[in-house]
Amino acid sequence: MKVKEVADLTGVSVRTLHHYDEIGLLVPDNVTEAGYRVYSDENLTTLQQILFFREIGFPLKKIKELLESPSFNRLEAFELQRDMLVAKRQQLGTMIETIDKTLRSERGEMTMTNEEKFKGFDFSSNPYEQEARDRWGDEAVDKANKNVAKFGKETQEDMNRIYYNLAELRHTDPAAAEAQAAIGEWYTFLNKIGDYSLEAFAGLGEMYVADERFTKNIDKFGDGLAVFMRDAMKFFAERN
Amino acid sequence: MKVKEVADLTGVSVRTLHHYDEIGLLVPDNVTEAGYRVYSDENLTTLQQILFFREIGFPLKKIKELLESPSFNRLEAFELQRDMLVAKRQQLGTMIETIDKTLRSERGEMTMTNEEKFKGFDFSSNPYEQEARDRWGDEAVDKANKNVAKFGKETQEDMNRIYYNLAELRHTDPAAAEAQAAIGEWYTFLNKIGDYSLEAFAGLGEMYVADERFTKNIDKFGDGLAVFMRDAMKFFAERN
DNA sequence: TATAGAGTATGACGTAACGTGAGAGTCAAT
DNA sequence: ATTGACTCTCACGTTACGTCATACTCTATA
Repeated sequence: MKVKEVADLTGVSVRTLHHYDEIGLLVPDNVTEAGYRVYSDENLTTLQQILFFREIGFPLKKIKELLESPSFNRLEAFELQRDMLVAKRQQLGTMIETIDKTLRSERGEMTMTNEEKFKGFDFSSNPYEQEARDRWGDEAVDKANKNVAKFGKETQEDMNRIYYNLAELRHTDPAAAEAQAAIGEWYTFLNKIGDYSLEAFAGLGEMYVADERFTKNIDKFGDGLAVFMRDAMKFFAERN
Repeated sequence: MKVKEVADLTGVSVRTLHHYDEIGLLVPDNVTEAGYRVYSDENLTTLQQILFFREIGFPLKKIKELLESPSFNRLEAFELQRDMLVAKRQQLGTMIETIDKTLRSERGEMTMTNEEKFKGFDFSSNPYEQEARDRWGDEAVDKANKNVAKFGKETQEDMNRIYYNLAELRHTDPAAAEAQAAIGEWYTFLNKIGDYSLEAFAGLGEMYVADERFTKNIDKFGDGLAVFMRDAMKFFAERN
């Protein structure tokens, strides 16, 4: 297929295809004598991958790295993409709810807090990108995040609930009974999918503070929550 | 609220807020003596609007025009945004299905056509943006598009079905019986929501060819479909 | 009350992902 | 042989911020 056919089929511009060729992201398998780009079916599948990742918000540079990475597995990638899309759809659902609330609010039927106004924008827009970065990028954070990525919608809600509970407790002593109970819940929860030893659990707590990507996300549930969790997790690990 | 609070609440960066101030998109209602930006609740609501439009893919320039437009109605805007989000969620659903198919295909359980590979990317990603542009921008195309925007998911499918049927007929004579029957369906369909007179209907047909945004989208269902439809619609209007 | 630490401000240059011509060659159909 | 639709390669323009650098402000604490 030549450029325009591909463009029409996929909805991207010809210029975009040129660009992808330039940066080596999608180099057509064949070129005619006249220098015309000719795309193979294989090229089209790659383009599909590229567009998926782009839709999620990946920079092209990262996409290129991904596709070139020897550990890149097409199937696995599709599965991850699926998870991401589901998550994004979930997020859109939240945004729609937010709008519905806004509409009722504008009609004077109710009032909204500022936090409510921004539900759906926040937080949820990027964790999966992070996840994938980690999965194929920084191997260090890989494992923990991989698990997080597997959360379904329901479990995600579980997680939020626990987070919120913890956020309420964040001013108490990490060693206090309620705090320890809550952290215990967290431990159980993570083990539903992650299978953490106590040391790994404590280590994860350390990471919450050491890695600002975690810190930032966690602290959105309440300032200082990451630190609080780390302490509580450490205490929990030592006592169990 | 000061910049960082807003940033933390909404998930945008401080720089972004600065930028929005610079270009006059979101100018904080108050400024302290020291020159610190202070955002009001009103500002936050505006920011919410901005982020919604941005999520849909509107350029900031257009967003600014929208917000400044005297005809801009907050409530109406939220309603449109809702429609767009629903559409986008729908689209994500399609993409997820596409992935599922791809996965089955990669496992060798089935094969996919190239068109199928790109379902969800194409076409559906932008018509609502167009719609909104038109709604507040080119008043000319306004009415027709507004109606299209109101299509729910089901009616959208109806529309596609009719389009496909028409696409199959596009080589026949526009005055042929089947063609006229199909166009009749189209007329009925549009009237379910749009209330078109015969002249308006014929005029709409003209627009399918005159306005390349329509032409392009329609012709995706089959080359020359727009022209065929225009002719058939004209014939239909004259005979009824 | 001095000082540190966190927050904020204004430039100003950098970057990503194309858009948008300009000028020229290519191809299929008439 | 010519026309019209495609294609190519520069090359500069644009959008929406990111990323320092440098300097001021504010608040909590020694």
